[in-house]
Amino acid sequence: MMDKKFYISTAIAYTSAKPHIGNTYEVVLADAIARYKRLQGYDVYFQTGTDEHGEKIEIKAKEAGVTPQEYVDNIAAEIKNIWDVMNTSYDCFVRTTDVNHEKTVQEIFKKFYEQGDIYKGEYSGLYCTPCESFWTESQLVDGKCPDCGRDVKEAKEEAYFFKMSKYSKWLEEYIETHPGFIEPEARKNEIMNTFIKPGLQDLCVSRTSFKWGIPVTFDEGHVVYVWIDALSNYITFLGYHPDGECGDKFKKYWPCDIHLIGKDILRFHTIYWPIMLHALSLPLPKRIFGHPWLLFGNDKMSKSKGNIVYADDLVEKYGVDAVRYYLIHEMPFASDGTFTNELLVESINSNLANVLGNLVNRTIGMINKYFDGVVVDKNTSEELDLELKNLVLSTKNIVDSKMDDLRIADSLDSIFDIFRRCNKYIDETMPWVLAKDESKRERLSTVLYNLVESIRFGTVLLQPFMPDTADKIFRQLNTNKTTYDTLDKFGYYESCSHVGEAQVLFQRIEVKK
RNA sequence: CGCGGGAUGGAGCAGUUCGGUAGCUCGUCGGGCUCAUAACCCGAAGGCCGUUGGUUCAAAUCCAGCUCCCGCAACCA
Repeated sequence: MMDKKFYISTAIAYTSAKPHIGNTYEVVLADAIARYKRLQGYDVYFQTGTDEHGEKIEIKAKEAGVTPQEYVDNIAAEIKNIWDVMNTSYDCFVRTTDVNHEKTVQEIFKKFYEQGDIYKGEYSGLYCTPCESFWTESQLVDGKCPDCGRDVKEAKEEAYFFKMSKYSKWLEEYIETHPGFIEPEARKNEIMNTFIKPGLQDLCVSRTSFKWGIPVTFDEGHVVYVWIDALSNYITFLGYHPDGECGDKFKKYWPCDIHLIGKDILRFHTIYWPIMLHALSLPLPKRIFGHPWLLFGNDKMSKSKGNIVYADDLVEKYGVDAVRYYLIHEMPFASDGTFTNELLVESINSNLANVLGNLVNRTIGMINKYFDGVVVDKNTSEELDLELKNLVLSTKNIVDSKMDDLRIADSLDSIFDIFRRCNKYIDETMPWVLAKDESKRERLSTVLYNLVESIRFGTVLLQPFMPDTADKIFRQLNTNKTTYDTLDKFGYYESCSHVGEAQVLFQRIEVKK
């Protein structure tokens, strides 16, 4: 058990605005993975948090008439609240304005400088004076500033640069010799062909045009520019120090097992981050998974389109597990997922209310009706039962393997196959017919036992995805056999248990057309 | 010729690596059942798998061209 550690991280959310449902997807996905690993017995460390520096925040704070610190305190609290509303089980919620983080980033920056990875140069770009912002060619709208629409001009600014070019070859070779390091594979190809193979440009790592950042210790006026600050969170909060003793968490959990990030920032995590780690002589994370996006219909969610959906609003309306289920289930492995209210309602009604909720309800109902709530396995096994049991018993391995491949949506589907199979089993065995024949009492009892035990199997596996629902089901079944190691054979559910009252797990939502 | 991804019955997707009866969830229609949240179970209709051409006994799957959609294009989180 000692070496079964598992470190998973999400990207840290930028504290410029409240995150929408698409941003929230990431932490829910990470949570499902983290909980699943815990279920399997891993010593899991799950880190998430907020990225709180930068010019954008400085501006937003000014607009709001508060200090940058007040501004990020506010948004960070809001983000943390949403993560909590989503019932995510992170072990550490980090904030880049944390003093220890800032101090370590300064140490790292200095080390890079001292060993010659960072040099002083000039950053030149297209600058909009009224907006005080640099833009790239591709960001411009009709050659003008995308924010205010005015002309931009060439401008220069003193800045420090990281010699990415120096490590270009090394990185290319590393990625090529480590299949699975970047996933999905299509993304890896994109990164390789677009950025690495043509040769890396040096990265601008400091700025003087704004103040809201971690100061560079040896050059007043410079603040550390985004990536060295933000990416370092994965190690600074574990107690890493470039010189001197590292904390226990670092020794135990690094390297990270999975960095879960949005596909949009894959570039930074698969190029700059590995190079930074390499320059620090640290081992690289094992996997970097760039997950797809959740689109609203066919559109990217954005403020300008006015189609932003927030997770906490949905939770209030439909309940946390319904939203968790939807986020996890509707998102394919590599291509973007779709969010619409219609699909959400359909998913709740069909999978949650009909398949799962109703199954638990009718099973508990029959046990109460026919046996006053007491379930007993009479071992009157029939050919028919085998198919059910085989499916139930094989599901753990299927889900394990899908989870390893990060096919999270498919994992959920496999679990629901159990519940679907149970519904079919009820029709096959027709308990209500057995109930009318006194000589079939034992058979009826066995059938109901098989159902309860099958539901228990499915529910054990369901815990990482829908923890509250799983608890509710366990309570109704009245069992404490909820661990992973109770899935190795059929029959852990205690005979003679007394089930609770049948309760509705998910209310159907009536659609008005 | 910048790079990459996608185009599969009404909807959302899988299948394409290693060619060989086109599958899943939902919806529609018909039937069954009644323990249950008008839920559950069975069956049916519905697709020339974007388009053109090629390879092959055989292509959604391999090759080439074309059309449309999307992402990325370097310091923007």
